[in-house]
Amino acid sequence: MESRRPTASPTPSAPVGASLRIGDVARLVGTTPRTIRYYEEIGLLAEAPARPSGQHRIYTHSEVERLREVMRLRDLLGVSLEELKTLLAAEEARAEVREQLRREDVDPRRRRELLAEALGHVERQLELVRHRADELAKLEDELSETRKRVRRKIREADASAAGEFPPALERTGEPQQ
Amino acid sequence: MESRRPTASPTPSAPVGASLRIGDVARLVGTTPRTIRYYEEIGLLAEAPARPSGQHRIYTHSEVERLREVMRLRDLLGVSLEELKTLLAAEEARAEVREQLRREDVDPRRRRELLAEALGHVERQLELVRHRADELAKLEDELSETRKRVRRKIREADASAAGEFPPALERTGEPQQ
DNA sequence: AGCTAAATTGACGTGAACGTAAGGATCACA
DNA sequence: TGTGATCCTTACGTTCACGTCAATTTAGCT
Repeated sequence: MESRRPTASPTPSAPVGASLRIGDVARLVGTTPRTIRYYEEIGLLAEAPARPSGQHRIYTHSEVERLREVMRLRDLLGVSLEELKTLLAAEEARAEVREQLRREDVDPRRRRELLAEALGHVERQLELVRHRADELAKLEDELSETRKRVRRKIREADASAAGEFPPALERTGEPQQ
Repeated sequence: MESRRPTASPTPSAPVGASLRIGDVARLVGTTPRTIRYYEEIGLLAEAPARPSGQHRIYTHSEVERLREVMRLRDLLGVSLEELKTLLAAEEARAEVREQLRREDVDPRRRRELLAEALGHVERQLELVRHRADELAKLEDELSETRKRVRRKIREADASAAGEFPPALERTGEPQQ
């Protein structure tokens, strides 16, 4: 009914768990193949490397994670995909830095440059996130306040009602979790 | 250059500060007349009452506040204007409740109903806001962590550089705010 | 080799949230 | 009473972020 796939290990020597196709990835992260292709199209996701155009795209788990992060930021930051792309330059820079760190043969000045650049990106992103987080926190407080007031009024209404006639079917004093 | 408007008080008996036109409102809240008309069109904003269609829209400061709130929620909640409309039913309900409170001749059971309804709306909104606030807080923490790590690496890089040759033009130990 | 599910590119379609242009009416002031 | 700025409605245009359809190919099984 729904089989016919490299069930577990096609060749046990392959990098464990590789061989995800676009449909699998879409299901994993909760989106559609079209969206993934679109993100690749506009440069939000790197195109699968060394794929003889026309062949199926193959994804690794780290690419799935990247996509997850992209979607998370998309949902939380409320910026356009274009802005998001520039924001994500941070991650790319940091990835490059990590790359450079592994091979230790890098010019220290160049390395510092990369690090400083990465720091700038992270800070811009942080600023944006902080601002939104603050605003949301304010809103949350206001709503809590409102809720408190409404609840109090309900209690008052119930109390005065109980004074006029004894509590019948309407139970007084709700769950109060 | 930019005069020709009821500068301060057309008739000192009028409700203070009324007589805002759509362009004024737009400037005040930082949007365009088109957007305001659009919001009225889709029912996000009530249409100016008793306006002989074809006449200019007139706004009061409370309507400006309402618009501010709408835009704030639009920016913060990340929901469609349609969803936002239903969310704002809360405010309308609460407004109705306040209305009913002023005239005290309301059936207490009806009043309780209204209050309960308002509470429900506020709680749904609060839930939504809390969830987003939490997610954003997580993201903020992660970014702070990242920044810390990057900064440490920069310090390390600077230190090792200082060890190899004495600090020249590059100043060590940045502002550190 | 053959079958079928899923993938490929290309193109056009769509809903949301406005922008923009046209032609005319209104408003505050002189 | 005129005049220029602003506003009115109507309607078509636009951008973003995908959806959908079609005609082919590819991949995994048997």
